[in-house]
Amino acid sequence: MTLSAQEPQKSEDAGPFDRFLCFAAYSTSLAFNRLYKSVLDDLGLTYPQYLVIVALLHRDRQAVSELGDALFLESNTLTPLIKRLEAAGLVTRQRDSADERVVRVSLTAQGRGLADRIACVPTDILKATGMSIEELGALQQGLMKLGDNLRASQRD
Amino acid sequence: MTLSAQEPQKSEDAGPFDRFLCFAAYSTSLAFNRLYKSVLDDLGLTYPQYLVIVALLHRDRQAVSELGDALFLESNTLTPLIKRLEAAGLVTRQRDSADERVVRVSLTAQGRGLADRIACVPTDILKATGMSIEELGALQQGLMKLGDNLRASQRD
DNA sequence: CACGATTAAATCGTGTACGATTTATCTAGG
DNA sequence: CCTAGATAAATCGTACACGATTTAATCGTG
Repeated sequence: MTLSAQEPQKSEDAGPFDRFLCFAAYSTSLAFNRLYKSVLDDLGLTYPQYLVIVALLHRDRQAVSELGDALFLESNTLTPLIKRLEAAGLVTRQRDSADERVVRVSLTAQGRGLADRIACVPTDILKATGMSIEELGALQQGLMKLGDNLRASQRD
Repeated sequence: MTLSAQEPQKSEDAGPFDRFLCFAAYSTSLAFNRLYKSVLDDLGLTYPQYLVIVALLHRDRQAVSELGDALFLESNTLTPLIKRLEAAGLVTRQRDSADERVVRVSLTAQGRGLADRIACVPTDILKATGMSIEELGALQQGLMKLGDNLRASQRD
């Protein structure tokens, strides 16, 4: 490997990780995260916070565990994240009266107001990928299948 | 979407994120991370620490910035990570005498001793993917290209 | 030689992630 | 009805990840 500190590497010279799909997933996820950060900064959201808002726009009053199933996260990550959304005035949290163990998360008017500004986010990201819809679709299919398999193998 | 809290969702019913490649990358990266955690726990390494060790096994005495180019990370992330590796006795850090700004990271004998145990890690992971080499290769190609594009769009 | 600009690490603050544990609530079997 | 187990959130400690800043060393140009 002949990495130069000045010129960031390209795939053609990707160092000792060429063989590792895992590294590809890892570094692409980092790149997405950084890109989202620049797009979402205007909204004052992080990427996981954005995902929670999108989930609630799709269906409101979800339990923490339901959000966790959708995002593949658990309460140890979600609870503080949701509390920050609450502090920002975007959601409210309240115990379910039918089952006091459950905390349901609802969008405030202000939170629902993000819908329009959120709508254009995927388009912005799409441009940055520089790839065709077909390529992206194939990648997504493969990744979802891979993710499912990894999570399944984790469980046993 | 009809998510049940009891049964984790599959791709066929992936909630409101079906359309989002970014979410696929994000959640697959999380799944990889969790899987690696269970494999690497025996070695006492995290996944990013493992990547640093692999990079140093490939070429020793790399500068922090060179490791950063290989891993797409910067000193704010790498410095504390490398200090933890140093505290674990796996690497040493020393200023480059030719350029005192540069810190070079070297494997200790103990660090190099991980090579054998690290060698079998990719095989373990491969099994968990449940996918063919061809599929994985295609995914990796696509992801590296995507990652390159995202990083390029980030720079301007 | 000087000195402003650049570069390499380090530092700091915030926000995920996650294993492990804790607390509160609910449910079933006796 | 009452308690053992299960379940949902929350809490705690550790480790990334990153924007912004700081410190120290080097370089470039006059």
